[in-house]
Amino acid sequence: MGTSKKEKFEASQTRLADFARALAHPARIAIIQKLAESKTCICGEIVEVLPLAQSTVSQHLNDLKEAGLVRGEVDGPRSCYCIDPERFAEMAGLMKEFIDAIARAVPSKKCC
Amino acid sequence: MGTSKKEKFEASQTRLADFARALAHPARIAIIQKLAESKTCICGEIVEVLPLAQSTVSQHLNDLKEAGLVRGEVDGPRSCYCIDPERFAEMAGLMKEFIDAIARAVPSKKCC
DNA sequence: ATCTCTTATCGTATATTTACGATATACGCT
DNA sequence: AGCGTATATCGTAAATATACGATAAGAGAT
Repeated sequence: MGTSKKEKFEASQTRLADFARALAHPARIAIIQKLAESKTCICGEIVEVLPLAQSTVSQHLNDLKEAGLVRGEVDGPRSCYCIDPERFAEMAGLMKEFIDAIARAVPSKKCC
Repeated sequence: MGTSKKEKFEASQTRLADFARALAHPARIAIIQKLAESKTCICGEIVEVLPLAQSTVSQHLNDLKEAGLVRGEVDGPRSCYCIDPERFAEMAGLMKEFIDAIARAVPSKKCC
């Protein structure tokens, strides 16, 4: 049916998957990097550095906002986006926890 | 349109995004965890622990295989899947590098 | 050779994602 | 008030993802 059955999984799995989903496009990776690297809170320069139309970038920004990784103050002619430190830290924690747990378990067994 | 313009981005961004894509579904998270936790190389038990049809699980396994995170030896009646340690380590490295770089840059500025 | 069990693949339906152009909105300036 | 600039939203098109049932394929057992 194509209807994602995310409800049927553990909350932590769904949460991590949602964060991973937010990172699952190079444009969104690039946006986060750009937001982090710029000393001042960035506004409209994101569109210029990406090979995408303005409306598409706006959509990616919205995806990141919905995932919680980015906050945006729409302030008339110049919006102000920045990374949400708490949410990003939450994502980072979940991701590292997941990665480390797998890495800890895996090397013991070389099967195939 | 709708054609993803991934070619226009930096290779490292695309690579990380592709790995993130592989983790962007709770079923695939669950599969990786199950593969790591099982002492012996797992075969058909994955389908049983997931709330999905067998064909759907097979598809998710294939997604993970295409991302490189999982290797599979199809061995007649009982296939054998396991995590590819090198590729997983590569993913882990890229992801942590990305996360740490952002985390290092962000806390200095509280804007919005 | 046939049967059984496991897994892959095919066909299909629906939802979501990605992308763009066009338009709307909202504020700052003159 | 009207203009210009920046951003969001709408409408739309095409590609991809998600999911299932049905069927095929492959190896071991009888």
